[in-house]
Amino acid sequence: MIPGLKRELESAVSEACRRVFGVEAPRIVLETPPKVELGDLACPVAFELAKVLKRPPRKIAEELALTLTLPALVVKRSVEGGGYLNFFLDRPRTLRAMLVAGNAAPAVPAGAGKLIVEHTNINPNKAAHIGHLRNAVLGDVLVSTFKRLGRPVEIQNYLDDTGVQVADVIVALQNAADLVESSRAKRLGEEIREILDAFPGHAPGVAPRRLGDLAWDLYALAVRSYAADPSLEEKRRATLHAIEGAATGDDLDEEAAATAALAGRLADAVVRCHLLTMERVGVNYDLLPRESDILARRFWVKAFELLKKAGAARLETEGKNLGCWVMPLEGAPEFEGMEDADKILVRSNGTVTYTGKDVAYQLWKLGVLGIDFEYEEVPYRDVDGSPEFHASDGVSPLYRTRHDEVGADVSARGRFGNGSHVINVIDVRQSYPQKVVREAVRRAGFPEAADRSVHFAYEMVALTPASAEALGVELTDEDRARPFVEMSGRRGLGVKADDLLDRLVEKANDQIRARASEPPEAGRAEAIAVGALRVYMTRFSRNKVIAFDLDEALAFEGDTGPYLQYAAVRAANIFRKLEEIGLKGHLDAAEIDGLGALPASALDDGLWDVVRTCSRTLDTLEKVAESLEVSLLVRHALAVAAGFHHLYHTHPIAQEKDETTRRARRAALQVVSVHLADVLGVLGVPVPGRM
RNA sequence: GGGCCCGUAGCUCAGUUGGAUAGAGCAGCGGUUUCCUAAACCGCGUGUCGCAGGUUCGAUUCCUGUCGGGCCCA
Repeated sequence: MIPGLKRELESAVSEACRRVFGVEAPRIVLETPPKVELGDLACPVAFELAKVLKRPPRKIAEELALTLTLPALVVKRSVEGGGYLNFFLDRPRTLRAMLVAGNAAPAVPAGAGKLIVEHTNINPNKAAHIGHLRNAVLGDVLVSTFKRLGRPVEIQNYLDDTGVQVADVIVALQNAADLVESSRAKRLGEEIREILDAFPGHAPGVAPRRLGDLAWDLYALAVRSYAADPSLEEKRRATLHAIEGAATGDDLDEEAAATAALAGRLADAVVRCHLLTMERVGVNYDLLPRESDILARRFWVKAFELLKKAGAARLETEGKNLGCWVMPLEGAPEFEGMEDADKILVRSNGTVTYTGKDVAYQLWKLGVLGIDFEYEEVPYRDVDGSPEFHASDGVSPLYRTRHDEVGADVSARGRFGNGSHVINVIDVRQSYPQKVVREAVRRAGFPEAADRSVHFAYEMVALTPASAEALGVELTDEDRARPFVEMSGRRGLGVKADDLLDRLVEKANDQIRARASEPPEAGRAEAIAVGALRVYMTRFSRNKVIAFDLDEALAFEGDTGPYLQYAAVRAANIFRKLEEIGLKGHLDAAEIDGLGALPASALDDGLWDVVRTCSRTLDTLEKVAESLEVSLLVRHALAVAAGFHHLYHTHPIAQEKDETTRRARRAALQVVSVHLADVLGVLGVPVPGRM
């Protein structure tokens, strides 16, 4: 609503409560009535008061309505339903106020620190699938919501470049002959090596994403092979040892060093694939922190010191965890009911668990670890040598962490981390480890830091048994009876992000061809595809499992991205057409200023309904920031678009003869355009020039 | 065994934090284009809000239990 109006109304209502009934008003809620005819704002305060005053809510509302001192913008009050106190705004002046306000960011509370949002975090050993897309798009929309609200945000995409999954592909590359389907494994391996040999340049004639696809298949082969040949497990251990040793600067023999180098190149090259995929859908980052650098910079050593000093880590001298450093969790209420709540931080062989590294990283993000990374610009280059990726502002270089100052960009020191708040976008299956990390931060002596971090948990993207089988995966009868099956990189079971995007682009092109004679401008089909995808990924509540359905994902009608885009395109077309036929299009400042003089009758209910919907944009953004429920924004966008499409058919402008009516409609249209563009911008739904 | 999530129309989902006649999209049927692009619009809906209790003037919403499905920890 209009900035300030809400507060004015709230204080007017509570003042009346005190004056009329001598009671302190309960919290004043203002909602939007279900229909325009019922007004612009509704206050259910009388229902609350009915409890205290022991009188019928409707009577209370009527008394309040009579004596209320109203803000200037409110022209009428009424009592509706069982006791709603409703307010009607001065339409011309409200419209003017909304156009004057535009989409200015609200005032940010002074001293609001930097928010760090961590998302994407795909293991760099295979192509991204649609589950990763949900993570990235949710994270990205959260980021833009906060940015839209004026908060400084830093986006981090954490790379587990020293993990088991990378090691698995390396084992497969180096032992292709020992894998199941060894001839296929060899072919995959050879092609992967060719691509890696060209990296950090580009293998000529090879599509950039080819590596992700090959690694996807090889990884699945590797996983299957462990079961068939247990000796491979030993090779995996050796590989991991080599990778970690290289990161921590151990003396390695030639073979181990070569293995680690290969792993590094694989991870680097696959990360590039992921960045390209994410760039396709408009997702970007500011920093890529690497696990190898957490090891190299001895983050864990520091975190471990803090934990030991605070008495939060204990060396087990007996039992099954003999020789391990654990964090005992029995006492914590959150971990009640667990038989063995102790979390291993350091294994008896001296290696740090994933949790341990995560704790160190989390402490760093929260600014309490006490040491920092070095940084460098990400080295990925286009064929012409220009940087392939930028930071989220679109111009700054994208950075990644570095283990030492040799070759590091010293000007970047201290620029990253140290967030006043941290949001980790990780699916709900990681709730337990996330809880452990948070608890570790608390116990390391930083309870207030722990309170500044939240786990943004969302449900997974799964496949319907039918769609899994359509991908050629063999399912058990048990799987077939399930409502959905989990995607699994290990099983090679999943829909790759780029494949889905290709299908969307293909379909968009078909649709474009079906309705236009001239060939579309470059990027039009891609824009539509991205719009469809982003809306599909965000329109469900985050705690809902998405059972992926290809037809649903490919839908362009109804509650979809193209529906939103079409509204924006049509709105732009109207202004263009108006100017073409010599009429005024957009309102200039003077015309906006004069809107207050418009007769109220020019803004009928049909027209006003849409404006009323638009008035909730800022509230919705704030609600998204508070609840971290991104789908609220999508639904708001759909409501604005639906309102617009309705208006389109009922309130023509170019054909309208009366200038005043036209002006009223143009003004309403302009409000809708501004809000639609605003919301689509935050959602990352691009608007093509035409549809 | 413990914890978390889901259950609303044939299907996929909303439901403004306990209130107005429980709403959208899809699918189906019918209609709208000499008009700012029909990716749109208009019309057509009797749903045990999983089930049973409880709190309340009022419960899809809160509490307890229970059934079914999913995830995580052990």
